[in-house]
Amino acid sequence: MYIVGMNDDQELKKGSTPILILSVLSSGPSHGYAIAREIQRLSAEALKVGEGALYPALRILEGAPLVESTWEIQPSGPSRRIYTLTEAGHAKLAASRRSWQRFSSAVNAVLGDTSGGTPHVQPA
Amino acid sequence: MYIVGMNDDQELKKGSTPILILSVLSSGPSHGYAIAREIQRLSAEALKVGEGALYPALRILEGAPLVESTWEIQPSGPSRRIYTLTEAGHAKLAASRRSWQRFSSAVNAVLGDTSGGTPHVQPA
DNA sequence: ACAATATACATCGTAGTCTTAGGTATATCA
DNA sequence: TGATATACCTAAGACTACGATGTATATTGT
Repeated sequence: MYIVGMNDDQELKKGSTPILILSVLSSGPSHGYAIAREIQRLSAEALKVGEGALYPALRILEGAPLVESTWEIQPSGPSRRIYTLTEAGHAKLAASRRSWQRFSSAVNAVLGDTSGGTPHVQPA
Repeated sequence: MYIVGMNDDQELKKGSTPILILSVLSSGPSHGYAIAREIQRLSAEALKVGEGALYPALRILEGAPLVESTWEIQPSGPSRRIYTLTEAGHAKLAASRRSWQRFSSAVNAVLGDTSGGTPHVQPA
């Protein structure tokens, strides 16, 4: 029922999960639990992808197929499913970065911020 | 079912509707239809709030109550419901701007963009 | 030995949000 | 008369996230 009065950190993050996952994987293969921790770390704890969003998203990404996975038994500790970006995944990440820049610039424009999101050329 | 392969302009915009509406209304009272057009205009057609999202959002904002409305009969054309920001709406907008900056900076950080969202001081 | 914590996977129910499509009505223009 | 623009509103369906729960392994503390 919308809940405007809530902390909108949670509202705003909707739809960002796939691009965050793909971006972490662009640094190299990883597994679900580590991906979630890396997103938290890189964002200085500002973003947190819960497991109820993470694992479904990974399965959809694998069906796309933007990532591939292998099940790896560890010598110590629970087994892991290691995800690797496919070529399509790399392409999708590049496109999603552009979408994000367009989107954030557009929101900044409506909010009255003329600096325009992610500047590629620094003004004098 | 998630649909990662889709145009993610649509995925990313989720959750941003209330802040966009509040921001437009901070320039002065307006009505639903005009608010939607203004969001499109300010974003250079990058953002479009459909009526099926707009009117429910306005009703929730009014229930908060972050906006107030009056029904105004026009001398020509259909009547309009004019929305005005309340004091709570102004405060909420300020808080939402800060949330948006934190969120966009965090996403940029995960995406490997070190410029950090909305710079307030331009580098030399 | 037992409990607590951390790692690591996965699924379900619930709730919230958007899109698409439809409906009502007024006014202008061809 | 019909098309277009304005202006409101709602409903059905799809999508996404959150919180809780469950399984299992290994380490650490008491």
